[in-house]
Amino acid sequence: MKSEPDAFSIDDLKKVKVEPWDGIRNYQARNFMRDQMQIGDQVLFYHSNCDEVGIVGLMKVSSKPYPDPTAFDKKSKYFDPKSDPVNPRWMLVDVRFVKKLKRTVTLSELKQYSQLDGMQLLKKGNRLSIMPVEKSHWDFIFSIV
DNA sequence: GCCAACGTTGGC
DNA sequence: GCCAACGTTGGC
Repeated sequence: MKSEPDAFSIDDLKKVKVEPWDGIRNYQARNFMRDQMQIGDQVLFYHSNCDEVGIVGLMKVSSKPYPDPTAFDKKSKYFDPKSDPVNPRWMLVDVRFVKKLKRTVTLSELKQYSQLDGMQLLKKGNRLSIMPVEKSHWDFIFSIV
């Protein structure tokens, strides 16, 4: 799961411990939260759009999917008048801090490993902020960190 | 700040 | 249903 550290970083998550992953307004990303994630699933935290782009931490899914409250909040920048509380358009999960990695595994480093060929994060033009990680890729990342 | 890639919107 | 226009993402 990606976040811009200026908006919400791994250090912010460490402080608050649990965070609703709100503001996702992309259907594919929503579908992963709504249809795939289970409580306890482990998640990589990725910093995007910053000086040191890459994987910075580990967290866990800590809630079932539920409607994103910011979609109903007129004062929120994520307000979506098309999301109806009776039939909510946007769903999210809570995530819980597990740990910060000893070092950032940068995007440029990730691109150098043939073991990670085909990883969705590394595909050209990838703009998804939430995506699945294959077990082999996951295991490799933790073998080098 | 630039720009490629992608998603969404809306006219037809 | 097509597609141009537009907005956003995100690396560099």
